[in-house]
Amino acid sequence: MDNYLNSLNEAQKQAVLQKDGPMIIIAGAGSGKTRVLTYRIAHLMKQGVDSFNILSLTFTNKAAKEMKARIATVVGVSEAKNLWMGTFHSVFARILRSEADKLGFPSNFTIYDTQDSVRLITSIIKEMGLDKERYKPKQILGRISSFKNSLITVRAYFNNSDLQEADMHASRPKVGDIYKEYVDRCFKAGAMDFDDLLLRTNELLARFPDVLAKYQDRFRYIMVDEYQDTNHSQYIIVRALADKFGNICVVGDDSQSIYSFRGANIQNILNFQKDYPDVKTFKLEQNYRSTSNIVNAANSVIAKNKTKLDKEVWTSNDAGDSINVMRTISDGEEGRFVAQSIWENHMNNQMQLSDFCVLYRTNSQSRAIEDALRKKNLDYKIYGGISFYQRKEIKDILSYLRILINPNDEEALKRIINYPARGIGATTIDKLTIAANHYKKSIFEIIKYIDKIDLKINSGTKSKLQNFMNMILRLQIEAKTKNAFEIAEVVVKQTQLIKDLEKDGTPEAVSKVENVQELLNGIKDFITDKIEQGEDASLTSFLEDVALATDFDSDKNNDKPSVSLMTIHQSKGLEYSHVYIVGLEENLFPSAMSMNTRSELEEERRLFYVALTRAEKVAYLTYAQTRYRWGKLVDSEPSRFLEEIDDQFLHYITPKVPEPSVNRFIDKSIFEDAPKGIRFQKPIQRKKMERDLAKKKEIIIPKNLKKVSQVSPKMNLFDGNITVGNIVEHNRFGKGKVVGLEGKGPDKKAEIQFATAGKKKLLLQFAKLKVIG
DNA sequence: CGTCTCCAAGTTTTT
DNA sequence: CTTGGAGACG
Repeated sequence: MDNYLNSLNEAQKQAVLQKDGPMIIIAGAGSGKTRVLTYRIAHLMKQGVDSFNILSLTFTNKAAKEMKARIATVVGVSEAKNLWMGTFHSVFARILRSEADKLGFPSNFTIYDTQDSVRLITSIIKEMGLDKERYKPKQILGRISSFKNSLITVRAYFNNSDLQEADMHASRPKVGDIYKEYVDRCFKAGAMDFDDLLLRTNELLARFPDVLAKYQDRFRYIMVDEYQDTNHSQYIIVRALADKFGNICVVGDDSQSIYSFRGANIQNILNFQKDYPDVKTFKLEQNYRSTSNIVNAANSVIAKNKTKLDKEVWTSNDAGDSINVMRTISDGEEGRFVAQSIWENHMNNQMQLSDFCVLYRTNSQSRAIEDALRKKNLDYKIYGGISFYQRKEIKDILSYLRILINPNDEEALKRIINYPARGIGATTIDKLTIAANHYKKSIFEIIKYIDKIDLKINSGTKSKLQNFMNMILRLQIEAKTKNAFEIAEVVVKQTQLIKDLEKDGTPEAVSKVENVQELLNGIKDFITDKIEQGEDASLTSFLEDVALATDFDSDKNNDKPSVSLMTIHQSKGLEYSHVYIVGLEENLFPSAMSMNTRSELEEERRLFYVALTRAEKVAYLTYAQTRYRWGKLVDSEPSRFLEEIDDQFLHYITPKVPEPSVNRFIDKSIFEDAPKGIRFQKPIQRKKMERDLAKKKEIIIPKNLKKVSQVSPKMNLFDGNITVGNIVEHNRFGKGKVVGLEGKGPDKKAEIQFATAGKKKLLLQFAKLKVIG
């Protein structure tokens, strides 16, 4: 019965046996953290703690699912059932649904994904008449997101002169106004974005003591995995919930904190011991996963970081192979090397394809690897990137489903109100939006009352709007009696979305139709699954699943063994026998965006640490000397992280020092004491018109010339040599005769009678006219 | 209002 | 190289 304890080392066992009070488990990479968490929960239950009273927060839903399954093998399936396990977002979304009315939200509120949020902010910026170059929607969203993650509400923002000053200083004085409007619009739409799921939970717990008391009483034992990657908002939730019983167990590794860009605060784990003075600390330092070469190499790199907790990861495993370092000429060759190496290891060493993983810093790097693997006929599975549910055809259908659940969902409505085209254009939508803002109603509500308010919409369009509304209302009624799969099927049929695509016949359209089919199958699977588990199989539940799904969650285990490709961020918590870390180049890894401050660079280093410690037996580090970026070939320098690994652990497949680079004459160090804040100047951009002209006419404009001083007469630039009576040829309109000229210089126009296209006035500077007679 | 074409911008990382 | 947005045209 207690035999699971025997499989643990002393430190692990102590952590499992510690039942009450605050505790922190500092778990080095590969130290059996999941196993400790699993057994600790199982052990709590064995000691009589009701599974109903345990809350366990994990980093991905997949981790939760797996852990639950493992616990079930110890305590039994029915016992494990009541455990609350999941990501912060999914657990608190569930709680918010049952308490939503207190916050003025419908219980079936929509969860906006990033795309929805960006679109909403874009339209707000447009409506406010702001310049979208100055107010870049993505950046504004990022700023709002960081406010929310720090629990800075709109009101708090306007009470905080420092924040407002910072935005003034950045020449974006309207950030607060956008923030306010964004929050209002989400509220009106009955929608929460990802950050709201945490922020609103905090609001709920802060404003309603009885609710707080209820959940405090329920969650008597709380566990938080990957604690190093929690943000302030999450931190406060956990503190509040654990305040009554104080049975809080956090697990993490400060060396693996890699999510600061989304608000993760490494101080949460560094300060835990201060937050709870009577904390018990457990350190899991023995690594069971990797060879000692890998462990020691990783240690030698992470040692360069200053901010960290005191711990020492070690292993009793064999030294194993050295870490291989490979330099290639190009990213294409890098891909081919990886594919070749995987193929050889697969054939010669009897390795399964699932033993291999390729890790990269950015999603875009996957392409070169994919191409190479495909050529070698090696099966691979790529995680992340643009997820299935983000594809246009899928999102459109999901938008219909979202509208059925919550007709106020503004972003979903805007996507589908005119898709497929039903004659409701941008002008109409603008009018509706203005009215909706004015009356503080949703667009759907406005359509309901379209006859009662004068919006200067003509009667034809009005009836189109009403037809649309009636279709939605009919579908809503159907949705009451049908399950999620059936209603999705009806939606697909009624809207004729597939028909349009099928008619199209292009390969893209065919694949879209397949995707829609796959979506339907997915819904079916979801329902069957949920019903089997006796869980919520509603459409709301499905949509929530989709919104909060990570790529791993949808992972189907019936796939054949294949090589895994993913970003390093996604590899957290995973392990593979053979790991290839590619693109070890300056400005790529570490990323060019993350080299400005020491803390950013330390995070990149932790990222590298995470990558390397995924490997059990063999690791390859590769870098290319040139790489395609935005379709352009760029030179690269090897990453500093290669330098930082102690040489004794490395094996250079290619010689360490490459051929001298083009920059060998420049001593880089002379720039190193340049004062901070001074950036190297960007190349001066020519004025847009000049560039366009240059492109069109294929003229190379010397950089130091502001204006075109000389123009070849053949080019017909500006006035060229066109006179009335000339026969000219236009790219699109064909041949014609010049019947008149007007204006001067760049404004000079020619009136031309075309043979087929009729009479036109064209600006000579833009019309590509060829004089042919 | 819909469609087509051309252009600009973007790639860190994700719930 | 890819994607979304803007603008021209019908």
